[in-house]
Amino acid sequence: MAQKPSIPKGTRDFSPDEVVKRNYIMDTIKSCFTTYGFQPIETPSFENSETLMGKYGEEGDRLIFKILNSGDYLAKVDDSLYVAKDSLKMTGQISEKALRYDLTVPFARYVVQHQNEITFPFKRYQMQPVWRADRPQKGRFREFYQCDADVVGSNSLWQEVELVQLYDAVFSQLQLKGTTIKMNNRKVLSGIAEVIGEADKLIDFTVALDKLDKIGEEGVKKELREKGISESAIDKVQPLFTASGSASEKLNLLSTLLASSEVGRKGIEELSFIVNAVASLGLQSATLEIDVTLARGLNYYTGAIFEVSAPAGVAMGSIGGGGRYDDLTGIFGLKNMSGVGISFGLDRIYLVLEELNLFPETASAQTKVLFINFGEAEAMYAMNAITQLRLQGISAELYPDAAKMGKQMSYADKRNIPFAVLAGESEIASNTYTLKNMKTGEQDAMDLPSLVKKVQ
RNA sequence: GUGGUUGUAGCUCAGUUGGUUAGAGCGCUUGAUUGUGGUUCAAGAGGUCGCCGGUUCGAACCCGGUCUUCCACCCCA
Repeated sequence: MAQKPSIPKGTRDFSPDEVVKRNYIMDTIKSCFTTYGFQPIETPSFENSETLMGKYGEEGDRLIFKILNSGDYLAKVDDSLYVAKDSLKMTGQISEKALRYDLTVPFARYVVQHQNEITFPFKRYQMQPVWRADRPQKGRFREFYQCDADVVGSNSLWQEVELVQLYDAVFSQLQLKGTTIKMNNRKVLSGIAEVIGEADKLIDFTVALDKLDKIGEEGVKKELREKGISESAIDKVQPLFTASGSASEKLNLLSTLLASSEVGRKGIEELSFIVNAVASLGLQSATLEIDVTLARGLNYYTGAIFEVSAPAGVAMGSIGGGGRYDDLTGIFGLKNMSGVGISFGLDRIYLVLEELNLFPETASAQTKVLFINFGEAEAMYAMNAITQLRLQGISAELYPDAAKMGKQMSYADKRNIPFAVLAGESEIASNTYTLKNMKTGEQDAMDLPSLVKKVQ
C-alpha cells in the first residue's frame, strides 16, 4: 500500500454515523437556544491577531494558532530580530492573522463593531469550531466545537438564572441525567483574597484553590506557599477546604468569612439570588451546586462563574463553562457593557453520550427504502415509485446498478435500511411492488399507495 | 511547552533470547444460492511491521531521530 495520507494531530474526520450524532446534539442545543430567545451569529474562522492576542493570558497566546503572512513574509522582519532568532517578537511581524481561539472574544469584537445595529440587550448564540495549539489528550482536541449563548447589555441576575435553566434544559433533553452545574462568583473569590490580605495575588490564589479536588488540601496549601501566600492567610481560608453541605450552609459559611469585605458580600448576595430563584423554579435533571473552589475560567470573569461536570462515574473534564464579564467589550473600546454567557463543549458531550449509550436510535436512521435494480425497464418502474415516496418525504433510493441481487440485499443490510422493494417483470405486469421488511424477512406484493402507507 | 506511552492486514490484537516463508479473530471478495440480505460451509485476496537512519552475517524485535496515539503536568471545552 502506498503511504497513507493523514490529518494533523488533534484533528478528526467525522464519518456519516458521527456526523448524524453530532447533528443530533447540535440540533438539540440549537432548539433550546432558540426557545430561550437567543439569535444566531457567525464570525470568521480567523481574526486579526491583535483581536485575539493578550486576551487569554500568556498561556493563551501560546495556544493561539498563528497564520503565516502571504507572500514574502520575511521581507518585513527586522534583521536584528531575525539574527537573534527571537520567535516571540518576530511572530508579530510574520503573522497578522490567527485562528479563532474561542467564541467569546470574537463576539465581543462583533458587538463593538456592530453596536449601532444591535438592539440591546443582545442575546446571541454561536456554534462554530475553535482551534487551540494544545497537546491533545482524551476529550481535548486542537479543533473542536463550542456552542455559546451569551447576553450582552444587561446586568440583571435573571440572565444567570435563565442560563442555569438553559444548561438544565439542554442536558435534560439529551437524556443526560445527573449533571452538576457548579457555580461560584468572582466577587466571592476577590473577597476572600481581600480578607486574607492577599488581594494582589488573586489569580495565583484562585488557580491553586481550583485544584482542591485534584491535588487535595495539602497540595493546595503547598502551591499557595510556593506562590508566596502567607501562613496566616492560609489559616484563614482553612474553612473553605472542608466546605460542604447545602448551598445555604455554604453561603452562611461565606457570610461569616467575608463579613468585612464589601465585594465579598456582594458576591454572596448574587449567589443567593441565583440559588433561591433556581430553587423555586426547579430544575429537571441537573443539580446546581455552589463550589467555592471553582475558579477556572478566563481572567475576564467578574461575577458568576459556571462549570458543568458530567454525571458521576464518567471520566471527562468539564462539558460546559461560562460566567459574567462586566467589561469584556471594554478592551475593544465599548465601556459599561456587561455580558454573561455559557458554553457547551460539543465534542465532550458527544464522548459522554457515547460512553453512556445515550444516542437515540433515530440518530442513526437514514434511507428507509431501497429499490432493487433488475435492469433498465424495471429501474424506470422503480424510479416512479421512488419519486412518489420522496414527494411524501420518505427517503428512498434505487440501487444504481443491476448487480446481483445478493449484493443489493446485503447493501441494504449493511446500511441498515429497513425496507427493500423488489419490482421485476411480474410486479410490473400486475402494477405492484414487493415490499420486504429487512428485519422480519416478511414480504408482500402491493400497489403503490399501500406501499407508501406501509413505509411511512 | 515538560515528562511518559503507543504504532504489526480494512478493524481489534498475537508475534518467544534478534534467525529462514510475520499470524489469529472479525471484516472483505468469490462460490454453495441466476428473485432474496442477516445464519452456515468452502475457497481466496490483503502487510515497505508508522517513517528515516544506525548496530548486526541477519531487525517487527536492539539503539537514535521523527511523526502519530493515549496519559500526567500546564492550561482548558
